[in-house]
Amino acid sequence: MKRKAIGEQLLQKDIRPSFPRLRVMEYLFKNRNHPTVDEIYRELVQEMPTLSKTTVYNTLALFEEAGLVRRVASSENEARYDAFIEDHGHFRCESCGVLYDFTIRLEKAEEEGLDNFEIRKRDILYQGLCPRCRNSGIKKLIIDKGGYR
Amino acid sequence: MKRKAIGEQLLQKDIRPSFPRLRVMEYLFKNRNHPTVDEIYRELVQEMPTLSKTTVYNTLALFEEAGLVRRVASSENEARYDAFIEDHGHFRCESCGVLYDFTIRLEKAEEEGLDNFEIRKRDILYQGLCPRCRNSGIKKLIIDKGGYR
DNA sequence: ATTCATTTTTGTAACCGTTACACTAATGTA
DNA sequence: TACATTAGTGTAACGGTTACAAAAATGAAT
Repeated sequence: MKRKAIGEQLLQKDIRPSFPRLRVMEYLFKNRNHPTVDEIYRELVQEMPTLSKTTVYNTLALFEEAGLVRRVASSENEARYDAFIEDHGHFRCESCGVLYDFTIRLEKAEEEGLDNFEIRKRDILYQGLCPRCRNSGIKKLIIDKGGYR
Repeated sequence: MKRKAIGEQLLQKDIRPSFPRLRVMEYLFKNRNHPTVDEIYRELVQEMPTLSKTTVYNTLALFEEAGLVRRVASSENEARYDAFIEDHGHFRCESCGVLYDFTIRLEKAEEEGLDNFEIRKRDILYQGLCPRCRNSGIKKLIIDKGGYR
């Protein structure tokens, strides 16, 4: 998404497209790996030396309020953000911590007990081992048992 | 679940059933409302005046490690715990903050992109408005528009 | 352009949930 | 009873987040 298009998207939500805001949104579009506030800040401060981390917090809160961005549910204590609003699942590897996206169609999942609830968003978080860590885990087991060397 | 049964459950996992541990687990069984560490502590310290909050943290970490308890995914920064391990969904009301349980059958939800991943747990978190807050919200709107009074 | 009001950004300090750590208490074993 | 091990305690520190006041940038009106 081009910078100009991002600016227009912000204007539609009555958000003035200041440079920090444009860059935060652009960063989220380019880095789909659910960055933390600190990751966003450390990257952007390189080109905006006076950038304050508070600005990143404010901006993300503003975007989330406007529905442009989602804070993804995670079992960690640190917030992660995602510019992709459509419902999809996240898989967190318990070994390496990486957050993966996956596709999940919830229409067919039967829900009970939500009559009269107004559902605004759905977060799906799976946890376990990603393929890489799973393999290295197996190797490690073999080594520990004397299988290698 | 009786205290004795809880003790046996702990022993099965090689966890010595000390009094603080028994009481933390018992609290979780009796209070199915996904309490925070602070809520557990404030309740139990009344009967165990020397209880330390660190003990509550340690105990919950131990239980989670043993698979007896789950930390539920939430969009807040504060951890919440649940003694019910079977997969079920949580609904968080964005207005009052209450966390509700609901039933969801994920077997029928189609997943793509998780080949070779080892899934150990699934967290489902919906957010929106609970029936009560939804109603009071509607009333508020009517009042604001001059519908009442 | 200049002034003024409003919005945005900044930097610091405080907040709060959590963790590290060293010490004490309790428990199990010989 | 003595000793080793495990559990619990209290304090301090840590780290992500938020509050807040001051400074900078922007927009509107004259």
